[in-house]
Amino acid sequence: MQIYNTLSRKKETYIPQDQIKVYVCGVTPYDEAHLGHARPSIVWDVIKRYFNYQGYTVKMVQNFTDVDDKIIARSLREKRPALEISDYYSKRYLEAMDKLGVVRCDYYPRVSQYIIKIIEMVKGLIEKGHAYESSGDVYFKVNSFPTYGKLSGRNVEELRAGTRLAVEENKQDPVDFALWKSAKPGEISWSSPWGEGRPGWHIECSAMALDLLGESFDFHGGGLDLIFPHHENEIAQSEAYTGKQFVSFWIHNGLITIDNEKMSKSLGNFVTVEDLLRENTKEEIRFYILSTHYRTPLNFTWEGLKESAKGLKRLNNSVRSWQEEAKPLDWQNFSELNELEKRFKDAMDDDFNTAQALGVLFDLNRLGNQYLQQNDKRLGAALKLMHELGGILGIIKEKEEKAIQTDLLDKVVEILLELRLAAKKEKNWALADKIREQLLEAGIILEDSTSATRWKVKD
RNA sequence: GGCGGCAUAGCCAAGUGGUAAGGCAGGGGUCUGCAAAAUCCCGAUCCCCAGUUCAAAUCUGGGUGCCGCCUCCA
Repeated sequence: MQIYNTLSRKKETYIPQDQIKVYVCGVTPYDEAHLGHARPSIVWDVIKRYFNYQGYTVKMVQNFTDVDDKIIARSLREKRPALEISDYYSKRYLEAMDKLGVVRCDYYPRVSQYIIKIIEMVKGLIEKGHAYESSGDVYFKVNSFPTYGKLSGRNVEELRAGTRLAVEENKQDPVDFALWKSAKPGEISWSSPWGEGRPGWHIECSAMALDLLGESFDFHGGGLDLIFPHHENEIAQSEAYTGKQFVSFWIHNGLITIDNEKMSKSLGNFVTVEDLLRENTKEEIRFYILSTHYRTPLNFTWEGLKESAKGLKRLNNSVRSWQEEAKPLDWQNFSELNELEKRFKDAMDDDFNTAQALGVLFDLNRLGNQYLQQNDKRLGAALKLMHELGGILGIIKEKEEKAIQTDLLDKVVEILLELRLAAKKEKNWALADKIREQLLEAGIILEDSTSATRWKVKD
């Protein structure tokens, strides 16, 4: 399969390993999960499901950066322990992802649990001459790592010339970055060979990835905004430390804008996962996000989400009606369905092109509905295929969700349907229509077909 | 200033050399007592200019516009 690698800025061939190792940058838990977190989570959830579908296992790690400036700032402001805040928002994050149908990762390591390993790594980097201590801080010596800039396409000379780097007198070189920061009064800290302090940003991801996935692994993911400096620095630290290539494929998702503006708190255009879930199902949110290729910037609008939900509804409507007419049947025996499955895989094999894969699902949808109309036995096979492929994307409702439906309601509606059928036989259209209209008002939709009447509770 | 991305029908969105998937909206037909659902048909020459090529939305050069990163960020 072909996967775009930020490192080479082109698609490269990837041959899946039996166990695929993935590290995805997680969140700094200091506030509610938002749309910008939902995209990489959903994308990687789908990637994982797709590999599983192909028979591979995936070992996936996503970190919580639970020691961080923003958390400390909040902790000082609210006079609450930093780890209490990060613990709370970590849980909130996991809950939000659960509600989006994201399968949990294998590990969710936290900085606070990795202090010893981080210190070990920092020590190692100093010993190897890639880092130095300065007044309780430790910095990575960028000029000791010749290929610095290879991921982000940056040039150290130009970075140095740039005036935007904060001038810190402790640094030997303005491009150097902190591995360890000495503690300021009141901040959370740990003791280290360099005194009380805490890890700098970047080092935690290296330490945790190295520990859980080894010195080299397949994929490292995250938002495009992390390429520089975060991922660039991760490469420098890790490769300087191990002497081996850290990651084979760097995979970055495009960012989300809202009404064409960057999502940010100061602009007040922040959409949280909770906001989304208030009006939409998880399937609708996933479908919306997956309708755009993961590397393309996604401009979120509520109208767009609503529109796309209509498309998804067709898929789920079909599945519902197919289920009433057919039992699942292996699709492997039918060439038309094999063809569709192949097209789906081709799309996914080409840099996880979910947008194209969705197009295949709509073709399957049409085919299945034709089977339905023609009473074709292949309907059951189409149903099964739809479940399998839709299941990779997580957009097909697993079971009929009729939360408010009960046996009692079933019986009552059946009685009304019988009465209506009788009315129809007498060509008493007025009564038949009245029953239908009033049920609709009550939230029950009737759909007549030539043979029978289907009914469902309005979404 | 440096690095990078994007620009395809009314809207959303695939498509990296051979004459444009799919979805939403819209129009028409079939089915139906009607409605709904479903199904069939109808719509773009791909921001502009110049080049390369038998052939370009797809490659090259130059523009224009929007956006991101370079400071925290998924």
